[in-house]
Amino acid sequence: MCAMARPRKPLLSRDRIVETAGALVDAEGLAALSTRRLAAELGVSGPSLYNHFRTKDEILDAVADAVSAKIDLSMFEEDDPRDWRTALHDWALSYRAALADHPQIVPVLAQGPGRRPAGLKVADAVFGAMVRAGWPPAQATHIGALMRYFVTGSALGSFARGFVDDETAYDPADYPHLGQAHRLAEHREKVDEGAFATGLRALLDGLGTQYERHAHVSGGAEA
Amino acid sequence: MCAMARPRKPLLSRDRIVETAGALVDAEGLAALSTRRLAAELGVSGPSLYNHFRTKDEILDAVADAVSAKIDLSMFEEDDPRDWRTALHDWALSYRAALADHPQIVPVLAQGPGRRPAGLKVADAVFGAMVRAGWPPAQATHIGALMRYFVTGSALGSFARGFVDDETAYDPADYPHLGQAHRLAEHREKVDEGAFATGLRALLDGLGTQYERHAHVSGGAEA
DNA sequence: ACCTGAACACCGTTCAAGT
DNA sequence: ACCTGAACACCGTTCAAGT
Repeated sequence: MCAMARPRKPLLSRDRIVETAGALVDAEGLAALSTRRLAAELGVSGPSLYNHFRTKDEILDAVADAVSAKIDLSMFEEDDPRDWRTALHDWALSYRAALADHPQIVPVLAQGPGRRPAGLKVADAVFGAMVRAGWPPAQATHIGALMRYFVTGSALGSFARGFVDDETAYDPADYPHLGQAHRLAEHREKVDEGAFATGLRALLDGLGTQYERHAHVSGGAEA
Repeated sequence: MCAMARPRKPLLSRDRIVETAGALVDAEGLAALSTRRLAAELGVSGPSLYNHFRTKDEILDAVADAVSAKIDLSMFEEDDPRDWRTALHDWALSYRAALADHPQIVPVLAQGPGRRPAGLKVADAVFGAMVRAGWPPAQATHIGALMRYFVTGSALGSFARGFVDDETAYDPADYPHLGQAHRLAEHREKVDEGAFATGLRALLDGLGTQYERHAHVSGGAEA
């Protein structure tokens, strides 16, 4: 009696799957996420997942999108007092922080927004705010994309890689200049932070220069 | 008779494995590269590969490094006449072109140079040239890293994703501003190119501003 | 509608065995 | 040294069957 098949209340939901999958990826990495392992974690059998997602990749996309959803976008709201430069700056920091909280999913997230709703919502918010600030639409699109390139590239190229700390594997003689610079590899985190800060500042300064040149000619309404 | 076991000449070599693996990834994508499939392509059995590489990941690293090796570094040579700004610009284009030629391996390459020799050689060349141009060593390190962030992030976020061209899957009503911008998704390639060009220019302009401020105070010898 | 076990066609890697 | 087949412990996904 009491055969287990379909309970009155569903055991699974998309939200519960995404949450558990995210926790598993955070704790043990992308490679640890198999449909069977995830199902076990959820107390069901492997194929059950396919009642809620069509493929494992869709689950991963949903996990990535949940991270995107945590990015602060308040600086792009119409009544926010921050100017476009400050908005981009603050957004970049929040963006990076969201990725830093979930470094293992970054490779999925960095593949572009694709059809992920939260990813698209981010792009939409940046675009709207830049157009309002006086940027031509084409440039506004570019700005959203290039900022994403930099932030995700930085995340992927630094804290998202596995911890390979026995970096002594290479012979310093092969890299004449790097000896000095890469002793800093001990403080790799500092290098990452510094490169990010320098790059972000350069990007914003450079965009500022471009803006002075021809963006404000259309005289967009600003706060 | 004629039992097949060990021929007088090895059937495999690291180079042949990397070459075949690269061709397979280029043609069918990362997911198509299994040790068994690769071995079949090479006319050997799966486990044979383990005589030449310790893991499948090491093979992928080698494939990625072969792409890094194609990046032009001539602009960073001591006797090259290009100034640091032009050098960075030309390098970024060559870097991006190398990735565009092998978009499928970009996710591996974007995880940072790790212990890949060609990747480290690139970092070394940039660092050396920037220091010679008058940048303080810490800043020179940052520049190499941040340029890599941007170029790999751009590659990964645009042409490296699978071709998902039925992007009509989302409802434009959910993204108030994006409707206009994303009709350009038909010309996605144009957006990618534009975002890259705008970002690269902003980066170089911004670094120029920083350079004027305090880099040249040390009065480095320039061509 | 939602879950099950069984099954299919795969994986990466190890290892004793061969030459 | 370099390759083999067999084996281990897995995969993602499909599907008929159960309620």
